[in-house]
Formats: sequence, structure tokens, C-alpha cells
Amino acid sequence: MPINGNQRPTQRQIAAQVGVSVATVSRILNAQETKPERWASPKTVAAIQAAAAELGYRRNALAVGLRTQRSHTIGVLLAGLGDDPTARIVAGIDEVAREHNLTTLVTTTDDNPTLRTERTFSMLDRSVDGLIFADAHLEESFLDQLQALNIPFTLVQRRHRHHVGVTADDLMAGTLAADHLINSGRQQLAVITAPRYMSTGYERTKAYVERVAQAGLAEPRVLETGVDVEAGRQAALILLDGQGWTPNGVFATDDSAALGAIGVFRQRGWRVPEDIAVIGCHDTPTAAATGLSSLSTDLKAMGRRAMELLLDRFAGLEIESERLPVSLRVRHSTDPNQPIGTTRAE
Amino acid sequence: MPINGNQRPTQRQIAAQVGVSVATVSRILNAQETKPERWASPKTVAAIQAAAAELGYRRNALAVGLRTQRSHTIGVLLAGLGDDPTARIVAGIDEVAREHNLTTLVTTTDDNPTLRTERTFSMLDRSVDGLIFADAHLEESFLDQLQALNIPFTLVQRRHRHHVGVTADDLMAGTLAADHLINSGRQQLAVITAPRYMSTGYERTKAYVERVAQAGLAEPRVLETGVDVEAGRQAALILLDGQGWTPNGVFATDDSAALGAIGVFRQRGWRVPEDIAVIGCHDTPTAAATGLSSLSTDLKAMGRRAMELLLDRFAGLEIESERLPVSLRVRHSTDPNQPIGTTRAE
DNA sequence: CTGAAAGCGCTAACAT
DNA sequence: ATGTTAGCGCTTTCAG
Repeated sequence: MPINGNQRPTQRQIAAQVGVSVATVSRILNAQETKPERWASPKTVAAIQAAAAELGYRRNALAVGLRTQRSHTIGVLLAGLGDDPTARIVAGIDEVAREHNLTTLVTTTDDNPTLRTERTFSMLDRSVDGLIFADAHLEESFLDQLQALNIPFTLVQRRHRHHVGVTADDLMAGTLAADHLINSGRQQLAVITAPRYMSTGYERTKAYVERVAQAGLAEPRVLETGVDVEAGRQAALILLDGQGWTPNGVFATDDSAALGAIGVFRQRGWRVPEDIAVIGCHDTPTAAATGLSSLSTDLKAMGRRAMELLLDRFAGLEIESERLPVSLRVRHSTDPNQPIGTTRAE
Repeated sequence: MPINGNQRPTQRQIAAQVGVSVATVSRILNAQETKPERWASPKTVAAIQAAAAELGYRRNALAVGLRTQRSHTIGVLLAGLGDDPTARIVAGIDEVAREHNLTTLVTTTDDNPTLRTERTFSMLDRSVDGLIFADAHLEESFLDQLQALNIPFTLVQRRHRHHVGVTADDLMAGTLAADHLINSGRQQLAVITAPRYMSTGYERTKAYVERVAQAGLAEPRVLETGVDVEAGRQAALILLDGQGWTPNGVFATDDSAALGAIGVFRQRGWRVPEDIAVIGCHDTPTAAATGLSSLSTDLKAMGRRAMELLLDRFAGLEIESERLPVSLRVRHSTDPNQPIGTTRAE
């Protein structure tokens, strides 16, 4: 029912006004980068450009896309917006896209396969040139199908078998977390993590558990409740009701979950870090502000690389997955010698 | 350089395969809701539908949009991703959009006028049917220009003069915050708020200051550092260096800023809430987890209404701005009797 | 019930 | 240096 109201000026109008054919108008208006004088006399060029400016002409992206089979558009599929790590990744993607005159179309899938399929095809219906998925699920075949359709895409943040993507070195993250807690003298360990379908939580947890085993400590309790504040709360409630067993060190594979857990611990009178040390992941500003130890990766760079790899793929190059390094940021939640409140974020 | 690879099946292919004209194919495939039998013999209908399914046919949205001048697409302009309130608003918008078979195209503007203009026109180039802005600036003329172009849009979260939008009752928010702090016996008050161009912070602060004046207390200190964790930190550092004046109650117009401030206060050895009470805004999960008092609005409903009003506008109805009610959630950061950690989020 | 034809706005051979 | 022509994939009169 709606109408984009205003009928926008077309090349035809410019052509009529200047007294040339639309072909000439098209050529001139496309020659921004290359020298427009190559295509028409200086006089015509000037007249066309003047008319375009006067009318406020803008190319109709639908018509161009239909004609050229290229939309200069990249679809970005996120599990959700609203978390800081995702925002940083998207910022990186956007940055590179802009550098290459590409537009990003962002949408969310809620980690729901149906929604993801629907929205992916909705983007393909719009002839996106390529896709970036930040919401891969380990055991799904969807990405294989897309690849079979010869649709260019890269992954970011979460891995999926052989598909090319840029992630953090999540195995290193798990190892660093375990080492840090063990070195702080913690022996009864737990981990709060994502459902298994996320490679991030899966790998962090796997490496963590392995490192704890290497150290000869008891197997950590693994709670797969999720990666948000509420998930952290739930996990903490389960830990509090440990039936005799009491943890004194917890790795949450996400800062929000860590904060949720800390809230519960404090409510029950446990001191952090004295009674229980907690380390999160992603080094969000909130972690810095609340003195939460965390693991840090350059997420904006992660987004940039995912976009750059997609561009390489467009260019026909062979591309390979990359893993970005992870570093440890020690704050008060694992080390009582650190200040309680803010540690300046980098 | 890229290619959407796969040449997708077209109506022409279906027509050829079935032995009818593309016109018939188009009619049948468009008649999903209405009875397709109205347009063709049951036999033809079945054959066309079978062929479409077999080939995996999907309509080319660019072609449809070009032909019909309607894209079934709504552009959503956000200041940024990564914060919980925005995510909830978008969820509401998406929900209604989906109910009406509309696709949302989400992008960010970073509160940067240049980027906002660029990306708005980029959406218009794609023939979006309408726009929703969550990033209005109070003293800008951009929205007036758009209205002059007869482009349908609504605002959400932030107001802008006469343009129709859905916001929280931010004046009530400021009043509630002031009352709460005053009733808790706080007399030296401050407020951490957004730059003036955001109606949210502006109105919350205005009402807060007025209420404090009504109560006969000293004028609150106003810090316009922003609405993220870092802004809260900066504001707190300024407050700590108050040159003789010491606040004991702070309203931060955003939960993240509140957390940033609390981090600094605790680092300097101030107890929250004993030495200084802090109340935030948006009632995020993190606020619940960390025991931060806050002001709550149904942000998803806000997004829903903004989208619904846009639909009304499409339908030619007169639409009016709406303000959603705000309620107070008292937690430990303003009331020592509340538990330190988590209060269950609603 | 179905087809032919025109055209949305643009680009890209191919002419001249 | 510029125009003519064809057509991307689809919808929509208008005929029959």
C-alpha cells in the first residue's frame, strides 16, 4: 500500500532536459572514477552533471542490480544484535564494505534455523553479491547447500567445518582461562558455556577441560546454559546447589554470563574472587567497568578480515580460514590485588 | 567482481517447461493468498506450482520492486548496534514487519549526520517503502527534508519536534528517578546524560532537574558525557574531583553509563549505595544481574508501535506520536535492603 | 482461462 | 562522441 512517494528523477529526465540519449547520460554518470571526458564532449558532460545535480538524481539500485546482476550489497546474518562483540564485528565488516563501495544488509536469525533460511533467501532474492554469517551452527548442512548453489560467503566468529571463516583462537582462549584459574590456586573448576552448536563455546570448553585434565585436577563441571546474563544466573544457581561439591573457579565463555553468575554468587554471600574466581570472555566495556577478568580478541579486525576474505573470494582467489590471537586481561574477579572497579579499557 | 553464481530459475523457465506464458505463471505464483484457481485451470495451476517447486523458484525481488515500485522493505536506521535497548526495539519492529510480510533492512549511523544521510539515501535507492529512525537528533533539519520529499517514516526511541514517533515517557523517567533518590534521603544529586541532541537524555535530565528544584534541593550537577560505560567512567571521575562538593545520589540516563560510574566509585572506595546511590535507565539484564536500580519501559512494544504506525501511515491514516509509560525498579544500588546480586528480570 | 505486449530504470553491445 | 537497440525478470493492462 505504501508509496515511495516522490517519483525520483530518472536518466530519461536528464536526457530529455539536456537533449541527449539516456545511453550518454548513463555513461557519464557511471564514469565518476574514470574520466567522463572519454565518453562525451566537455560541454555535454558538464550539462549532464549539472542536470543530475539540479534534479537530485540518484541511480535506482533495483534497476542497476537487475540489469547488471550485481547489487554491490553484502548480506550479514547475525544471531542477534544487542551484544557488544557482535557490534564490534559488524563495525569491522562495515568499515571494509564502505571502503569498497559496498552496502551491508544486516539481519538477525536468533539462532533459529527456520528464520535463518528464510532471511538468507530473502537476501538472495535481493541479489546480494555475497553473505557473511556470524551465526554458524556446527552440525547443520545449510552452509553446504549454499556452497552447492555456488553462493559466495564467509563465516565470522563461529566456525563450521571446512567453510572459510575468521574466528578467535578459541582453543587458546580455553587454555588461557584454565591456566589462569589454576595458577591462581583454584582447584574445583566449572565452565559456563553455550549450547554445543556454537563453535566458540564448544572449543573454549574443550580446551579448558583438556587443560584442567593435564593439570591433574578433577574434571570441571560443564554447564551449557548459554551466553547471556540469564544463562549465567541459571548456571550459578545450579552450581550453588552443588550437592556437596563447591566450585572456587569458573570460566564463563561470555562476559554477560559471567556477570549473571557473579550476581547470583554475591546474592548468596559468596565473595568474588575470594570464595570464587570468575573469568569471562570478550573483554567488553562492561567487563572493564565491573572488574571482570576476561579474554580479549580484536573483534573489529575479525569483522574486517571476514569481509576482506569475501572480497578475495569475489576476485577469484583461494581463501583460507584464519584464527585471531587471544589475550588474557586480569582484573579483580580473579585477582584480589586488582582494583575492584574500572580498569581502563584499551 | 562477484557473481551471485547460480543463475536462479525464472518465470520464463517455468513457463517454457509447463508450456504456458509467463503472464500465467506470474498470476498463479502471485495468487498464494487468493485462490489461484481463479486465474487458471486446476491442471495448469498444479503444473506451474509443481515446476516452481521442482526448480526451487524464487521471485527476483529487484525485478518485482522495479516493476511494482514497491519493495516490501523497511529501512531501519540505528545509532548503533550492541546495546540491549536497541536490540529489543528492533525485535519489536521485526516482529510486526514479519507479520506483514515485510523485510527490514537494518543499518547503523553512529550518530554521524554524514553517514546517516548517506545510508538513508542508500536505502531509498533500494526503493524501501518506508523508514524507521531510532537515531533522531533534536536540532537537525534532515527529517524535515525527508518529509518534504514525501517519504514515509516514523521515529522510535528519540523524538524530533512534530515528527511522529514512539518513545518512552522520558519526562516521567526523570521525575521518577529524582523522586526515588530524594525519597531515599539523597540531597546532593547529579545526573549523567547524553549529548543534548538526544531527546531521551535531554528530557530525562530536564524533568529530573525540575523535580529536584521543586523539592527545594540544590541544583544537580549535570554531566553530558554520554551513554556508554566509558562515558559513565568519565563522569564519575569528574564527580570524584568535585572540589569540595560530593554527590550522594546519581541518575545515569543509561544503565551502561551507570555501571561505568559505579566501577569508578567502587575503585575509589566509595560504597554503593551507602555512600552514593546510583540509578540507571533501560532495565537491562545486566542491570538486573548487578543489582542496579533502573527505569523500565517495554522497548519491544515501542518497536512494534513504531512499525505499526508506519503501516498506518502507508494505509493513509493520520498518525500521532505515542509515549510509553516508565516504571521504577528498585535494586541494591539505591536501596541497601535489596539483595546485592540478581533480582530476577521480568 | 490464457496470451501478447508494454515497460519499470538502467546498462552494454553494436552502430554510426 | 553519441544514438539505437535489446533486455535484465517481472507485472499488468488489454485482447480474445
